[in-house]
Amino acid sequence: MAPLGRIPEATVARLPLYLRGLDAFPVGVTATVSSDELADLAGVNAAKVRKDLSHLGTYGTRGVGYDATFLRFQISQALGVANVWPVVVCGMGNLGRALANHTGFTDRGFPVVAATDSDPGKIGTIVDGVPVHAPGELGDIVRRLDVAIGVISTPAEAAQGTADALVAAGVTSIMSFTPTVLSAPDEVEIRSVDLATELQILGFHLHRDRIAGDS
Amino acid sequence: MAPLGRIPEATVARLPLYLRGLDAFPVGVTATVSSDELADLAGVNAAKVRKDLSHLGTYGTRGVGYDATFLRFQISQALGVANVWPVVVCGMGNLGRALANHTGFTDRGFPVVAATDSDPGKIGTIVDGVPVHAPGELGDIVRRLDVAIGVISTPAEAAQGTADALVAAGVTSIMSFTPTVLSAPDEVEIRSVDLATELQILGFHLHRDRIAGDS
DNA sequence: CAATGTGAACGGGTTCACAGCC
DNA sequence: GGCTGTGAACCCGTTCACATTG
Repeated sequence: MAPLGRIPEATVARLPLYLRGLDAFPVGVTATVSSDELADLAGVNAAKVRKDLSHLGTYGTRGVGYDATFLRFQISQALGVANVWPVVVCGMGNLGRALANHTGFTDRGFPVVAATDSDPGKIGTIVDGVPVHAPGELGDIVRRLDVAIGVISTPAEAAQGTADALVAAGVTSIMSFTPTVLSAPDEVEIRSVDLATELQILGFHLHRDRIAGDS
Repeated sequence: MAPLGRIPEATVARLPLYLRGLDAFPVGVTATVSSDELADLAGVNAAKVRKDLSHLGTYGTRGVGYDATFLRFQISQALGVANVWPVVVCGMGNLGRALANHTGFTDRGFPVVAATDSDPGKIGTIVDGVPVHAPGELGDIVRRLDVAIGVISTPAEAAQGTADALVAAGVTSIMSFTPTVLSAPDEVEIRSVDLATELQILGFHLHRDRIAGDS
């Protein structure tokens, strides 16, 4: 009944989890998944699974469940998994190198096609199959290789400049690992992952528990 | 008026950002920050800043703002930043090594005191100052070094087993980078960062825009 | 006056619970 | 009987707007 309305953000963020969960079902074999099973597989609850899937369309069968293969197809479709989005990694320090090398990226349609670094010793080399260029070439690289996503793993000081260069080159999707606030036009989507902040949140709960434990 | 009630999760997640923003103010110098300024510095809006800070207490002065130094102290206090929580990194592949080496961790009170890896060639070595042990020694390490947080950067297949070992050793805070659902007792807090999922969310929006652009 | 602190309105997302359908 | 699909209730977080206070 609702083939494609607007899909809520919270749902979008979970669709990849469902897709991952469906990997438990071999391709080519007809199998049925219930919202309960899929919930376990994805680490959420069944009500959420049903609500989320209802935003894509009515693909289940009452009293039975969902056809695993068909469901995988529909979710892939909604997410646009068939597309390939080339990625450039900016900043080839420890983290950048790990990211450039991350098999999970290429496997899922996000090939790392180039990298940049300001270290003259790295420029011109090929690290794990990824050519490293000077930061100044970013614009060129983006246009030439049709880069869709920029990953920022530079030192904090260089982050905003890198973001500016990416935006100037036409990149509208950025994933940042620096502990800084990046400013960019509204049409640019920025996802920020700050590892130290994540640890601090864990630390807060440890702190709380320690205090609470003193009773 | 509200010295310490329960601090909402959403607020806790932003406190580290405020702390980061306050770094713009030199220590030892008396300065005033308004909710507006702090909002810019942290990348949120002013209303949120005021609501959030009101959960810690009434530390501002109407018509003036907040004393930067005092505010920093209070937020640090609430987050328990003074504590040091030793970290063990499980899985010293590319990502693990980058994490073990991440200066942002030690700097903020999360020293990486040990690592584990199943590769016999790595066991017994010291990588960037971090001693690498066999996975079987996890329990020992945790007890001996008083580890509070476990980081899981193993291959996906080993993730659940590693989580089990951490839990068995008494670790109650886990940060995982594997694309898997980890099960653990309720009292264990797990924060999961799946890089490929993050990219897929960016990919969804690119996909959407591409379709929308066809008008 | 300027900027905080906070009730009240608002909105998105989650959960409930059950009607509908196989 | 079993499981989906979904309105309604609920909860949490965000935003608004203004009374309050140095």
